[in-house]
Amino acid sequence: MTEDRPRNFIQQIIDRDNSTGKWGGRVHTRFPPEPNGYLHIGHAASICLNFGLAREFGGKFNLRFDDTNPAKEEAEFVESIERDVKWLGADWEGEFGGGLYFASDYFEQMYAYAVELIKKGKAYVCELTAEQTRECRGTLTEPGKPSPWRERPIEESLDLFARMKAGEFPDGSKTLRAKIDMASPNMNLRDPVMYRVQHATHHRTGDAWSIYPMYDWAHGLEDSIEGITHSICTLEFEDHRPLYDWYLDAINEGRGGTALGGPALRAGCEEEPETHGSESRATVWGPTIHHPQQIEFAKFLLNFVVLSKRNLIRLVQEGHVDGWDDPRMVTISGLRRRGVTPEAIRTLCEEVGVTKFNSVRDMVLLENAIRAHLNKVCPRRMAVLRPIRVVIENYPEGQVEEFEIPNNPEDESAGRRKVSFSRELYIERDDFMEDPPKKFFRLGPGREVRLRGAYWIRCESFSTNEAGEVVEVRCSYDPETRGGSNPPPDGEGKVRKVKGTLHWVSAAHAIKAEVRLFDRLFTTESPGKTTGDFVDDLNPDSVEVLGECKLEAALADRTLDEPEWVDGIRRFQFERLGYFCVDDDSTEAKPIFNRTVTLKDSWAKQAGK
RNA sequence: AGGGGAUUAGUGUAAUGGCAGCACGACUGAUUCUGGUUCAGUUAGUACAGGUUCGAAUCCCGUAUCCCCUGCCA
Repeated sequence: MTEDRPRNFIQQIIDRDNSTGKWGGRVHTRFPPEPNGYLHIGHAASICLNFGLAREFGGKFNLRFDDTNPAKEEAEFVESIERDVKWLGADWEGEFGGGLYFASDYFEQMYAYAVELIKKGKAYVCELTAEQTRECRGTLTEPGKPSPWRERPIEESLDLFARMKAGEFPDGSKTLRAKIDMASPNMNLRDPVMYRVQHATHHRTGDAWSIYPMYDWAHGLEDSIEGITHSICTLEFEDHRPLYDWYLDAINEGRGGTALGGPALRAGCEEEPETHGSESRATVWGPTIHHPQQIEFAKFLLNFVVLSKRNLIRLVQEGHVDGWDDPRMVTISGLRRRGVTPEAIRTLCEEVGVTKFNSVRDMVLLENAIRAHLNKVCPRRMAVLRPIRVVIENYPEGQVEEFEIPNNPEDESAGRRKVSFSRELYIERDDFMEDPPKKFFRLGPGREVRLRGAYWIRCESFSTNEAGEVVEVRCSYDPETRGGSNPPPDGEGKVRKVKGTLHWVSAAHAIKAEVRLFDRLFTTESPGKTTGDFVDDLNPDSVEVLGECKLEAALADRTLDEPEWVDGIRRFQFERLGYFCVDDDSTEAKPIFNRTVTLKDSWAKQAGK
């Protein structure tokens, strides 16, 4: 790898594996979501990590739905997750794609492995209730007590397990448990449940199963079957790793020969499977199965948001937001609707890196990553969000000029577009002050400013309504500043200067639009931390809808100079205001734009002081 | 005497016994037809205490603090 970037600890592990030939140079990762909710930016970090490693090392990346609990899972979530993962660019079908899988497709194989463990005396059917199981488990400081069913005959467990599968027993009446160590200081090893009875309709297998595997039992098997080399998960599973390994080792006990991870999957991999002995050692249990390495990293956390699934669901269900794809949500679909690009998210994930330390990332990092990308690729446009009318008194009535304004001052290849200018215009309300302070570089009585790409104008007078609000500003323009350029020097050779440049829209040519401004959903860094309930920290002003915005005509329809966006979302920089995109709800009759993020605003910062 | 993981500028992240570096932020200044962008500069750090060593962020010992673990969730 030709990397001058620092390498994170997972890359270093893979470097080492490759140099020792542990996996024969193979790198196979996966993203294993449970389809019980929408993906958020924290998941994006995991997706970028896993897919990024597959790409970097020329390996494969699987998308696998960990659908082992029918009570919580729905097909709707499968669809949204596929869409989001694809949008992020983690293509499970492309060059580095290993494919799309469902844990539920492995249920039969998992069942067979479970039977094997019973036969080996490593698992037993337990008839304790959930509550009794809990009581027997002990506490963090006291060992547990063995289940009375722990030493029952193998044949009995085999029979009962088959009947559990056949649906003979009610929910919660029996479990299959691994026989490990009720005194282990690691709670996960105190005879964990492998299967529970659950008569539920699964979104893919329907009513075929009345028992469902638990995460710890299922997950390693899924990884094994798919030939995953590096099974990357979050820190809270560190305590589960001994169990992950125990299950795989227990299956492999008494097995021999070639390790196989899903033959179908292996067909696409060129390297030799690892060998744990000669073929002749194969036993009644069959060949050794593949045993991936679990690696844990710290979750991606962001300040000023909530990220847990439970809390996101609450925001949606209690109506604090407008659905999973509300632009204020840090769900992938919310970010997409907000106008964020996958590139920005990928850059952010790259920048923050991967560690084992639980740290909270600053929201401004996300905002900066968005600005950095959008600044390069967005065509500039002019839009007046809170218009006030400007009349150029010395500009001929009925005259219209067209100015060609660059779409991107730093990128001539972005082209130019035509903008109409006339006697009556709109400028931003914030760009005029009756009694401006000294450092205000915009319009005020007697002051002169440049209209971007058009002319310099000077404020001659203004009028207000009964409420004292400015309703109209009357100006004169200097014909010698055409195109916005400096006027010729005066008699003494001095060139007149102007401090400010304003955006503007010709009143007669403007299109009307709705623009939605978003602010942070929460007012505090860690919502709920001091109030106890994150709902109490909701920002009441997180959305502002402006219905009377005036946009330059080029924004009406997609013009030829606009870039092609792979996700089809039109994005722009509205000069001096920020980055905006066309909302899903937008129609020709009623255009709607969302503000993705503001520009940096050092004036607002200074004015706030 | 429960177990596991962690701690480096304000924030995040490198340095894997050999010059503590980078990014973001903040603050200057320059450039600019966006108070944007860009450029230059300034700022500030190894949790604490002992030890090993010519030399320690790194190894050893102790302490402190934080996170995770007692679902038939994942």
